[in-house]
Amino acid sequence: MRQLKTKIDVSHPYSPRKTPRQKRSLTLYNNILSTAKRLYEEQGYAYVSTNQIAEHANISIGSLYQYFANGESIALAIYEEASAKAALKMKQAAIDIMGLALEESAPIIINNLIDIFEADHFALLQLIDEVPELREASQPISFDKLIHRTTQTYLEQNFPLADRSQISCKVYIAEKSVIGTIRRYLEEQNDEFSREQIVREMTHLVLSYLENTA
Amino acid sequence: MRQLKTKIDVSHPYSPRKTPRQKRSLTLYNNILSTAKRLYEEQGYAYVSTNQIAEHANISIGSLYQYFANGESIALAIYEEASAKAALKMKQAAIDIMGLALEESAPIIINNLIDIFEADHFALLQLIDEVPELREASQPISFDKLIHRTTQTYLEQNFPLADRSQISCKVYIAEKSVIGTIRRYLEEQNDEFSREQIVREMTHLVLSYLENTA
DNA sequence: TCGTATAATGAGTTATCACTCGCATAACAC
DNA sequence: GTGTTATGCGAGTGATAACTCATTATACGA
Repeated sequence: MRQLKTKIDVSHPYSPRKTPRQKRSLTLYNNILSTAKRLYEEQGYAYVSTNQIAEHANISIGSLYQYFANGESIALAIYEEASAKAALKMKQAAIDIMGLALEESAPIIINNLIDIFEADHFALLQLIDEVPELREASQPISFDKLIHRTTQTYLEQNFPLADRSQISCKVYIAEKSVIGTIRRYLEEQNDEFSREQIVREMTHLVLSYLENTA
Repeated sequence: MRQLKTKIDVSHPYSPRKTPRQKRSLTLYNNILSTAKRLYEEQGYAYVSTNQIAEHANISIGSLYQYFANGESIALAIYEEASAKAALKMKQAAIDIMGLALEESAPIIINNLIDIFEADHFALLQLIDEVPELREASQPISFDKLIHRTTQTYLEQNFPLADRSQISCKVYIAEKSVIGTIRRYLEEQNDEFSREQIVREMTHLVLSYLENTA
């Protein structure tokens, strides 16, 4: 059995001590993040200590605490970085599909989502489940929320006549279905079905659901 | 920041030391499980120590280790119990819908799934994400697998002429969509949409997807 | 009533955790 | 070069974790 982390109250839980100003310190900072991410991925967040991160990154434990107030803020930084990258890709995709019909845009969006989640599966999907503190702290930057807003806007434009609140519920269902499926698909490394097949079927799912109403 | 659990290798990781033989020991055993579950739920698995469980259950730490080889086996026991209960309900539901058409059976099954997950949301949905070791250990008793087999059988009977491998993929998509949506719906305690609305829409989603093919 | 199997105890051991702080080193501005 | 600021270090502190084991208490069959 592992030993276990104990809550300690800190006045400014997530504010970094210092911000890197010189090149070497930025290197160190990124070194911490990438090492931590690798270790979290390999062993699970709950098993990785700050001492261990410092050791594997070949830096001193004191240096680590110069840039991170505590262990959670490392996890938060990893999540924020991945989230920002994902948001950027998502916004680009939203622009790309403007004006396209749902039949065309759906597979593009689905493919895009798979790409995004696949690129940083761990940070975007797993980390948030493994770090209870992250759930609260990550609310404002949640990638999910961005997806929701984007989808909502798109569908309101494509089905302008339908009832608002009904659309809202349908968006909710379609969105959770797609993301939930992608999530599990990536998580279990399913090799029974090809990616193309999954995209095709998910497109079909969403289209038959939405068209059947509008 | 909390202190953190450290891996310690144990020869027989999940075998209990003793099985309760007298009434009082069974009480104690259940006391441990229910206390642990409550604490895990309140604080998150990673923050709950075995010492703390013993303290809150008003028993000695030594007693705890008479029935559980280590902390993980407590989590496993909680999961197993919830999983068994869920499986029972699911099997009953499978019998109830035998012979019914998909239009009628879909809402019943969906309602049933919500009931099951709602009744023991923490043990069935969260615990497994918070305890990395559980993922492996729980494979054989996975509730998901049972759902999959049940659904697969049902749909093969209802669409006997369709291509097997295509059915298989459709089952996969429909199933992940439904479970993924229920999961998030329960997780975020959504109060924007009523349960009835969600059930209705999810039924619609599944039906329009599957009928559109058969 | 007594002997034995079962159950319950909790102080103690060893290990590791998160995090600090005084000091050494390197970069930079002039 | 020199003073200043930023960076990096790591032994050390105090807390707490997992888990043991010698001991005591309880239940139960005869």
